[in-house]
Amino acid sequence: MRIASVYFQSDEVVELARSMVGMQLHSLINGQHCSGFITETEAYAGINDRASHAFGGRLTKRTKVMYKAGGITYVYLCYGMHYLLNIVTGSEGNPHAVLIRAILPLVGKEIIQHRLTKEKLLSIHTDGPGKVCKALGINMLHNGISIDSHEVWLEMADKPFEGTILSYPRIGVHYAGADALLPYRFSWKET
DNA sequence: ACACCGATTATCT
DNA sequence: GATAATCGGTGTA
Repeated sequence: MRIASVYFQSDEVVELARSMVGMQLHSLINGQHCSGFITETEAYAGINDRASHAFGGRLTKRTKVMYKAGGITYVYLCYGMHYLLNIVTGSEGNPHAVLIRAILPLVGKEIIQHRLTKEKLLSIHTDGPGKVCKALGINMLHNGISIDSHEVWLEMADKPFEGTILSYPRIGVHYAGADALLPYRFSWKET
């Protein structure tokens, strides 16, 4: 069952991030359909969050997509070589986003294996936001597209998933001062 | 097991 | 000129 873009137009970005663990992330790129079970997300809470690209209301060519109404993608290049995928959330003008950090491949495992390793054995858990984009074939061409599209979308799992969700501080945001300690990362734990 | 480092570019100072 | 929401390889243990 697909999740409609309007679902992400709430300003409760932290709760949205938690709710996205266990959803399925799908891509249909170059005719190749892949998906994965989302196991890790992070909330970036708008202009008051020092870790967010939109902190202080920063509005650049890169960040402007975050200010649109929720339910679209925000893809950007990190460390000059990795694409990172976020789902923009919140009402228009509120630049919230949820970073998708890790998935378990479901559909198109062979395609994902090829994209990630060009032959070597695929690790079970696609962990790390750069690898998520690489696995699903996502790049800057997929920035700012609606999750109501047929390129990138989210689905609810058929059945409730096993396990629990734990929260932790976010990764790689040491520059954010006290905000680096906020428990805005959500991770699925098998039981 | 863990520490270090190079790759590579948009963005900001 | 420095930094960054990272990753994979290499080195030491």
